[in-house]
Amino acid sequence: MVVLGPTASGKSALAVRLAKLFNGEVISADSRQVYRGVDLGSDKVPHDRCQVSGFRFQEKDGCFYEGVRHHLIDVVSPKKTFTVTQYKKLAEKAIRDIIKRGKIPIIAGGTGLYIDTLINDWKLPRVKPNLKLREELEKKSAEELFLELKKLDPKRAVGIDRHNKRRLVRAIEIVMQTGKPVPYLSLIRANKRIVGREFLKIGIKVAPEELKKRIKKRTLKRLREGVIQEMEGLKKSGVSQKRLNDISLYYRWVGPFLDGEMNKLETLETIAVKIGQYAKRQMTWFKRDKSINWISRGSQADPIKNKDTLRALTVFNGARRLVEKFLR
RNA sequence: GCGCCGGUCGGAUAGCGGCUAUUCCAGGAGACUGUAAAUCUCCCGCCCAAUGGGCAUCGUUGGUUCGAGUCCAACCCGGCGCA
Repeated sequence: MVVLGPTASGKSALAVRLAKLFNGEVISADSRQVYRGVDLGSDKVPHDRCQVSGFRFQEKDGCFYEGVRHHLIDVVSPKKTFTVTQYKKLAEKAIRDIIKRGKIPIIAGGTGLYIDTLINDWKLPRVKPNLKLREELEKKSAEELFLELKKLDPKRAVGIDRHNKRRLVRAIEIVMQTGKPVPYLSLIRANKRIVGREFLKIGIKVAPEELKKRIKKRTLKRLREGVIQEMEGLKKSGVSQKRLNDISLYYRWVGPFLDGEMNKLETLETIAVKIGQYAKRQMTWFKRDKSINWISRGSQADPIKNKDTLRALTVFNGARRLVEKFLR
């Protein structure tokens, strides 16, 4: 099962609910919750007992929240960069393990790229990030990069966004390392290796105004719980401010407040706005996927109890059938 | 009451008398091939027979001028100073 939706839509709660209902375990699909110590900063579920092995990018037991095991949380230090490919590898492993134990894997998260890469088994080019090369290329203008790519890999240059330096750099990085053009990705392919069966995708949809309200409320909560202190702690442990800014919108937008440029209210509002914009980008990604079963959430806290959503019933009947198939 | 400064898009801001009124934020739509809470694109006064075209608009009213957001006058509103 896959539970997705914008931030603050209630994915985590639903995932736990489903896990209890169907004897499942949760696999987080969140690019920020993988970092140790970034708890409030990534709106991580309050987890106790996180068992992390000594290996980088390896986890043993996962984390527990309300007695449900969660995977792909706290798997790496925030000092390290973590990427989709690493995510895919670890998540695949977790899924296999869960199934082996006769349980249901429930993928829950808001990072659309991670979810799609995992469940469609996208074969991304096996070229590791080359930080030095990237730093060099970053110095050039988008136009220069585009011309360079055009020379190295004319085919890739055709469809690429010529203003997007990050993509241009990556494309150049691939050709330079493989000497071959960037392979064309066949987009829709079921992941036979992991499961070889269908995924039930459940999306939580929240009315824009309602979502904004929820985000603001949660932002206030995080500030009160001490995101700032959490950030300062990470800084003391050696994570650079630049890195922290990149990891969490909370960390980034608390800066002007600490510098005395913003008061508390302005800070709260700014962060809520930035997270709201992020939520919209998430929805832009999800909207393309027509196979998602959307359930809309009203103001009720628990979508399962929301008898208003006939849709939900259909979806959950589907879920039940899927579970039965798994158990057979 | 007097003096000074100012009034330009939802907010902030630029705008030597001339060509398409600038930029930032907010808002909307979208892209996404190992950084994805990232990165990038387009729209954002009104209307239409919409790869284009029409009509507005810079507090208000008048004036100067071939031509005014820009100059002048009066008035309205806001800020500061003096009473």
